[in-house]
Amino acid sequence: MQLQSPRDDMDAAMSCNTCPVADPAICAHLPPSQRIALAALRRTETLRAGETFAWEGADSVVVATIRAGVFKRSLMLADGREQLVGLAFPGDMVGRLFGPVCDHSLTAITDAVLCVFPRAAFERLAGTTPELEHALLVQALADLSRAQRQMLMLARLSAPQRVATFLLELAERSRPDAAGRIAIPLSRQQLGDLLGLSIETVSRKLRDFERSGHIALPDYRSLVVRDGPGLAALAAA
Amino acid sequence: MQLQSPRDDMDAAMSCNTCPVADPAICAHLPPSQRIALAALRRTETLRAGETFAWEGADSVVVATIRAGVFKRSLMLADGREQLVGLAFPGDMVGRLFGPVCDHSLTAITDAVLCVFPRAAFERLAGTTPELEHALLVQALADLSRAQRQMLMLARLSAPQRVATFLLELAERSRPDAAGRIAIPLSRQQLGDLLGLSIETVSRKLRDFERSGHIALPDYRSLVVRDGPGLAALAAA
DNA sequence: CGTGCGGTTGATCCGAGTCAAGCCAAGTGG
DNA sequence: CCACTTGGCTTGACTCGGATCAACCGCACG
Repeated sequence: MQLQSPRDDMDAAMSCNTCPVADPAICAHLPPSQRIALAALRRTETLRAGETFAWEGADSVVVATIRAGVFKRSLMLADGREQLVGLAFPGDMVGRLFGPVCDHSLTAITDAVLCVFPRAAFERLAGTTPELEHALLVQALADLSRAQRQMLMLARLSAPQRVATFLLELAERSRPDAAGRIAIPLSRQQLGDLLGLSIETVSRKLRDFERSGHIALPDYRSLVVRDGPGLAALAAA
Repeated sequence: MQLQSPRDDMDAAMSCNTCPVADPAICAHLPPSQRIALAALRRTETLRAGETFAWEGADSVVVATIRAGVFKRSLMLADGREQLVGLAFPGDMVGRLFGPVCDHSLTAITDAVLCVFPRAAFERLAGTTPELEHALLVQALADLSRAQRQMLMLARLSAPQRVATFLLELAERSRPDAAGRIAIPLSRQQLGDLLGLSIETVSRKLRDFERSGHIALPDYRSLVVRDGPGLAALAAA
């Protein structure tokens, strides 16, 4: 019921044998010979929600593309507080390329399936496959752009603005079900870590929006946007 | 006196005719034929401190490499508040590649010299020059990594921690002069915009560090680190 | 049944933003 | 040469948003 039925997604991903890397954006540009080369390198790995694929500061020995599931990219402070620096969805490339150490941790927040490649081998392949490197560059630039907007949000927006902004982005990216409900793929804690807020503040602001009629929260992992324009107004100022 | 004498830098950059793009990291990997192709595309442009090279939201028609000077990358809020999302130094590539609109503004904060290329032509060249695209990818990944640490800072660190972190990074990147002084390339306002703090808070925290003996501020554009380890302790917690 | 976990709610506190003066050095014009 | 302005910076007083601390709720699970 909650989320988009991860089991089905996982089965679909596992049974897909046509494309060696899950990302259509990458795969579409590969000549057949390179697809085969990629396929020969890969290893499929499944993770349960909560399991970590890579640790910040650890040696970067493998990279992967996501076939199914959602990952959080995070950094930790010495005192244990965590900050999410991004999310990764099916099709995204994860892991540190062209660098010896991982610059952030990667943790599955739903059950997930990955195509894992040894980093060195993948880098060699990229070096001889301009289409692949181009796709990686385009993705990195898009990530960079997103990271910059996130910086603006973290540095300048108030708590309600941050929550409203997140809800709007989520709504834009998700297809609502028949009842107009959207799955919230994060716990309150993760939401706080993403928005740079305490868990209590997240909870309160969601409640405020519900009381003011902008949204409904049928359960704490679901969302219905009742007044998009109103929410957008809150997000902007 | 303040900064590293931008005039000299500019003259040096202007008289450099051997390398079509200022970035050694890019240029070193280019075969001679491609260097010539790049050179044919380029146009040299000089900007005075405060002039803007690209506006957030504007069509992306040109890209450039920095030969001399420092640029700020910034985003603006509707209410006029600004957030710096990064700095760009000589050798860095600026401007939006592979996208129709600029995702942030670029403003010279010192006098500067650029090698400007039409975006479309540069992209075509990149498409046929794997070494160039590889260099761009490596740079984008490094930028991304830096952006992520910046996110952590903006979301989680206290004002004194942010200021201390910045001072340490600056000290690490700069060569002090004979008197141990380091040039601060930003105004208080820009410092605030970078660290997500008000100008008053920046001023106060710098003063606090001076009074506590961690640093000295001979003038408001110069810095002497008196107690690096102590400053590092403040930055961490 | 307890127990633990995720979430909510309330009370309190403090850090940093805001507002308002004031300082100082560099113009600028009479 | 001096009065006046201007812009970047500092300092102080006050305010308030969001963190923190602490209960408490409801549900799943052993």
